[in-house]
Amino acid sequence: MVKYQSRTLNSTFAALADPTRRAILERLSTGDSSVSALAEPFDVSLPAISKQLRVLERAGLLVQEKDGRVRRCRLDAQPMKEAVDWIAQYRRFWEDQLESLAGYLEDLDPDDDDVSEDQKPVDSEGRDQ
Amino acid sequence: MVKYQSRTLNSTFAALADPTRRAILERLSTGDSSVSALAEPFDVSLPAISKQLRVLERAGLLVQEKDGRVRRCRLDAQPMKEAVDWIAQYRRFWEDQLESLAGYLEDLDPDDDDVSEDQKPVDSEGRDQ
DNA sequence: TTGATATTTAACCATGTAGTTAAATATAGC
DNA sequence: GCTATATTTAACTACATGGTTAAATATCAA
Repeated sequence: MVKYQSRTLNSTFAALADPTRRAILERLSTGDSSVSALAEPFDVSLPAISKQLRVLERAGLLVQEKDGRVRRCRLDAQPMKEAVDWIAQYRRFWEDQLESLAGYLEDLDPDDDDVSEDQKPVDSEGRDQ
Repeated sequence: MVKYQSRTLNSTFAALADPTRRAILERLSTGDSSVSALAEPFDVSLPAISKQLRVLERAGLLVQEKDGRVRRCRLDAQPMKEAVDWIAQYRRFWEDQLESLAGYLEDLDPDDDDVSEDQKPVDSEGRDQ
């Protein structure tokens, strides 16, 4: 019987699993924003966005500061660190796949692998919600 | 109206949001396994595990090969690459927090602080776990 | 005070998820 | 063919999620 770990990994990954929430985070990465400004690009009601923000807040990815009647939303990327660290333990597996391809092509020299694509940003893909 | 991106990010993050599924992946990182061997450490029924495996499979994180009546489960970490690359674009934000602490301690010079860390490769921590 | 603006809460609905037990399917081995 | 083993499918329950509209709350501004 396995005992479970991080509650924060659960909520972080769950928060990131929704494209609306990811878009909100991307928006916040360009600067703080009010709730209604955040909601504006989306074709859903304000309460729907309000709920999404609560999910992000519970995950610790978003902080709201009250400023008059406006709530200023700020990104907090800290929980992403734990998430990326968890995933990183699998890095060798996807790199191994590259290596086995590279190794096949260059007769398997395990020290000379090429990981340059790791710097390539990935978020340029298209739409298929 | 924002149009959404990667379906695979959705399913990858959703798959990783569950601790049972993360434990299954960790187990698979030590080697391939049958379904029943995967299920053994958990206090749930086999059909429950079967469903979790299907979620992992739909996310592309797991591949099943039929081998007689046994199904051999293998990790495929490839989708994690896209996930980690997505998160990595926020790396500077959690690093900035460390820096702002450092900056506070060294009298907060806003022009002289960061940039060098932006070149730091994303995969500096995981390499050879 | 009155009204407009920003945002949340409440009540509701549809769908998805995670579990259950029981039955079905496929295969191995006699 | 018969039986045990490995695994999935079916049918069901309970709860979470993401959306809606309508109403409530808080604050600004006249």
